[in-house]
Formats: sequence, structure tokens, C-alpha cells
Amino acid sequence: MVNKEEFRKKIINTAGQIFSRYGFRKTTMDEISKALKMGKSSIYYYFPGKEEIFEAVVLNEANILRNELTKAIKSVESPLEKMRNYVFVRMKAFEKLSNYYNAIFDKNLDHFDFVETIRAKYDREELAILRLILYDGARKKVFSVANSEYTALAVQTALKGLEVPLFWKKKDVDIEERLNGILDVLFYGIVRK
Amino acid sequence: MVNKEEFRKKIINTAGQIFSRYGFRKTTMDEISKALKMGKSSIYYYFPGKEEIFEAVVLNEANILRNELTKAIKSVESPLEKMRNYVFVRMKAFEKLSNYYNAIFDKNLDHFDFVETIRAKYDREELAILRLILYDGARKKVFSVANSEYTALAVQTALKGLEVPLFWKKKDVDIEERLNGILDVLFYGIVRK
DNA sequence: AAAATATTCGAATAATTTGGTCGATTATTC
DNA sequence: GAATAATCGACCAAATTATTCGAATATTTT
Repeated sequence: MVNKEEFRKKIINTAGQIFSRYGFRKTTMDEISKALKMGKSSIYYYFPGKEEIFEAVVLNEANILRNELTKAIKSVESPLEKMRNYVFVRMKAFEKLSNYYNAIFDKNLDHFDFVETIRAKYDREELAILRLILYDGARKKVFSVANSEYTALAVQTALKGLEVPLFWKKKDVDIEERLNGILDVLFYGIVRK
Repeated sequence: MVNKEEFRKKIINTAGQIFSRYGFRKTTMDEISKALKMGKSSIYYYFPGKEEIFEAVVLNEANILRNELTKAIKSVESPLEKMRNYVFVRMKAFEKLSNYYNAIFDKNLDHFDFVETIRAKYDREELAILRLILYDGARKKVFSVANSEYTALAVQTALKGLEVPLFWKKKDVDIEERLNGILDVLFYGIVRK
């Protein structure tokens, strides 16, 4: 292979597909290697172990999500649409990612530390983005936000609340419909005017 | 439980869902029992083992498919629509069932004998149905079939050909589009009139 | 209610799977 | 052609998992 780093990416992609389908536990090194048309032991030349591959996959997925999100809010102008796009893309992504999570918290106690780390970092980023959208909206006289920090936190809390059913069982609730409900409240409030 | 046979059905249904998602190998007795909210060992009171559960599931799935198919051809009148309905429902079902098969032929040599048996029986039934549709069409002067047996076989061969990519990797080809292509040839032939 | 039967269960076990190691082998580069 | 990079198959120890078994609990029958 020309470039070692290039092949690592290939492994991350291939493994990512299998992980997303079967989760961490049910995915075997043998499967990954077979999918790569490669001896099982050869993978250990590129990664120290299964967990490290998974870590790289999750990190990669987080980056992809970040890109999609920034693209989503850049694709429209109005703060209203930015907010709508952001939450929709975010929730769609989490729907897809729920397999990974289901896999991790499968049954056993041992959460992977790095997932928490990535998640924490991601949460901070999200808060910043939300604040930016809110702030921008306020500047453009579209939103009327008393405190963008607290409002951003409120939005984030609502989104996290929507994640929960994703990780339990899928398809029980229509996420899209509930998202619209949340956005409605967010945009127009519950107080009659 | 009131009825033992009733509970066997419940096991078949629950296990079926898990099998269809993860395949035979990746599905564990523990998962099945947990999904049934039941001790793992209790399942052995209803089934001798994992393979037997799987066999019951596959048999069950075959029966469901049979029902769907007969319903599909009964729901319409014209032989043309009957044929179209039949092949579409059939292929949709196989798309869903491909997980089971992928699971079986996973890697290891040992195909389950009963799958072959069921399949053989199913193939004979299918041939009979196809012949019936063709024959009925000929009677109604919609089709012009020289030999309904050979034509039925030709249709079946084409359908089997479409199965292959399903069991390899999914989504590579658009089954629906190719189905339409096949039906076009079947209905109108390749000879310009 | 006692006996018989049906059902569930947890712990133990036996068989299989699987993540990972290692030395050898093959390809590539110097 | 030596040195290095990359691949591989055989092997192993640990973990997972299917299955067994005897005991416990529920249900039915007498």
C-alpha cells in the first residue's frame, strides 16, 4: 500500500459500516478483516486492537456529523431556517448513530471512556453553535432572546430528551413530528399573544 | 401460561425479529430469553435448542410469505396484474429475508438441511402458482404462452437470478427497476411487432 | 391439602468463538 | 541483496455462549 495512513482510513470506513450495523460486541475482527479481504492478523499492524478501531470510527463519525451540521446551517440564511436545519440534521444523524450507542451500552457496565469524552466536547460545541444561531437571530431582530446561553441550554436539553427513545427502541415515536412540536414551542412560545 | 403451543408461537415471533436483524450466529439465546423476559434455561422447555427455534422461525416466515403471495394475486383480477403483484411481493419478501440467509451461509460450511428442504418445496409451489397465472392468462386471451411449464420455469429462473445480488451485498442494484425490466420482457417480449 | 405435574430458574459445564500474539513469509524499498 | 514494510496462518488464552441439571416455584389434579 502506498500510504499507511490511507489504509487506516479504509479500515475505519469498512469497520464503521459493520459496527453501525451490528454494534461493537457483535462485530468481530474476523468480519472486519474479511470485508477488507485481508488476514485477521494484518489489521493489528494498523491498530492495536478492536477498541482502538472503534474509537477511531466514533471519532470519524463525530467529525462527519460536525461537517454536515456546519454545512446545514451555512446552506440557509434566515436564523429560523438555520435553527430548523440544525436540529433536523442533528436528530437524523443520531437516529443513524443509535446503533453504535446501543452497542456500547449493550448490557455490560464498561462504558468506553472516550465516548464520554467525545460527547462532552461535542456538547460544548453544540452549545456554542446554538448560541451563535440564537445570537445572530436576535441581532437580525428575528428572535427575542433574553439570555442566549440559557436558551441554548434549553434547546439542547430538549434535543437530548429526544435522543432517549432512540436508544431504547426505534420507531416507537415519530421523531420528526416531535421535533416540529419542539421547534414550534421554541419559535412561537406557549403564551398566546 | 395457558397454552404451551401459544407460548411457542410467541418465542418464534420474538426470536424471528432478532434473527432477522442479526442472523443466526449473532443471535444469542440470552438475547432471545431477555426479550421474552424469561430465564435462558426456560426456553429449553419449549425448544430443544437454538437450531430448532431457527427452523421454526424460517418455517413460519415461509408460511407468512405464502399467505402474502396468495393474497397479492387474489387482490387483483387481470393476469397481468396478478403476475406483477406476485413477483413484486415475492422480491420484497426476499429482500427482507436476505438477513436470514446471509446469516446461514455466513461463512461456515454447514448449511442447514431444513432450509434446502423448505426451499425446494417452496420452489415447487411457486412453479405451480406461476403456471396457474400463465394458464389463466392464456385462457383469458391475455397471454400467449406456448408451454406454461417452460415459461413458468423461465420466470422462476429470472427471479432467482435477482436474488443473487441480494445475498451478496445490498443496495448495489435497484431491484425494483430490474424487476420492471424483466416484467417488460416477459409481457411484451423482445421481438419488435 | 397433598400429590402430581407443569413451568421457571440459577448455577455449572462443555463447546465454540474470538481477540490477540508470534514467528515465518512475502513484497517493497534502499 | 540487505533492510524494512506488510501480510499471513497457526496458535492460544480468555471470553462468550449453548446446553444441562437439579432444585425451586407455580399450577393442576386427586
